[in-house]
Amino acid sequence: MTGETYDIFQAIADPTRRKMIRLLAGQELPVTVISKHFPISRTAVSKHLRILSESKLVNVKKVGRERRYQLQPEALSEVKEWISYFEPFWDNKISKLQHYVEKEESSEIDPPGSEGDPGEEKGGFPDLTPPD
Amino acid sequence: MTGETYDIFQAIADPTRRKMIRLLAGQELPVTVISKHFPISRTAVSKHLRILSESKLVNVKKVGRERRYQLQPEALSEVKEWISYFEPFWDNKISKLQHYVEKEESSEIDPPGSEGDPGEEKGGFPDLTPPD
DNA sequence: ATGAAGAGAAACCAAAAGGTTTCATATGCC
DNA sequence: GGCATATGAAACCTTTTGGTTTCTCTTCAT
Repeated sequence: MTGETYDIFQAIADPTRRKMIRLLAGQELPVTVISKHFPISRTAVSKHLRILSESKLVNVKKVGRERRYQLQPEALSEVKEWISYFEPFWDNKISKLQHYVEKEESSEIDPPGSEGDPGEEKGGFPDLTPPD
Repeated sequence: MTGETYDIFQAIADPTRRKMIRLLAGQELPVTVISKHFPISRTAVSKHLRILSESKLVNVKKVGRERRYQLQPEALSEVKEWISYFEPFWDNKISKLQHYVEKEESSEIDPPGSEGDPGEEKGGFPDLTPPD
């Protein structure tokens, strides 16, 4: 009843689907029109759209006999958040700014500059068993 | 001579690789140790690491007979930037803040709120042919 | 009502992905 | 030298993925 789901990281892994997402930014389009932009069959496009739909990246709206696909970019926040976990570990100046602007909680992350010489960790590694 | 490359979106599509990335955040580890954290063979881990390496997400440092793998999270900026293209289209409050904080150029994007009734675009769609 | 247009479902296929086991090579240690 | 450790390469296998063609179902227009 809940409907299928599809991992969003996998959803955006395919270049064709990324192009579709771009195409749908700001405009909602029916399948036939979308497929005009790609060198593959309409059916193939339809399957990609189903995957995007199952990953909550797009929304379908029935209008007459057509189905208008609409981007739901909020679904990307999962990816964005996943990435933001690593921002404290990189040196891009922008990311440092964001670190202060956008983070409320700075817990659970080893901030860079606090590594206790990673040279000799042979015996006991922190078994992070990370959430993802 | 340039070495193989691997699409970073595909690199992070695999859950096992995402866990590896998490594991390598803040610490550099050799293959054998990394493989202790996964229910797959060391060789399989090695192949994942090669993919991460080819997508510039990790760096290898030879130390004696071991290869220490080190995270290079900057590679994620490509993904981050790709996502940021869509932030003007969603309503998350944080993203709006970022829109001002992080963008130098706000060109080439239809800001949300400027849609001219998407109901009747039947004839001429802007052929975006987007960069990705 | 009848035919054309829009779209998903089914069945099928080739290639890519993720794993495994086995083999080869380099380095460390006595 | 000779053996154990660390790791990648090769060959191989199975499942997933992206695509196709064909078929069916709706809905619009005449």
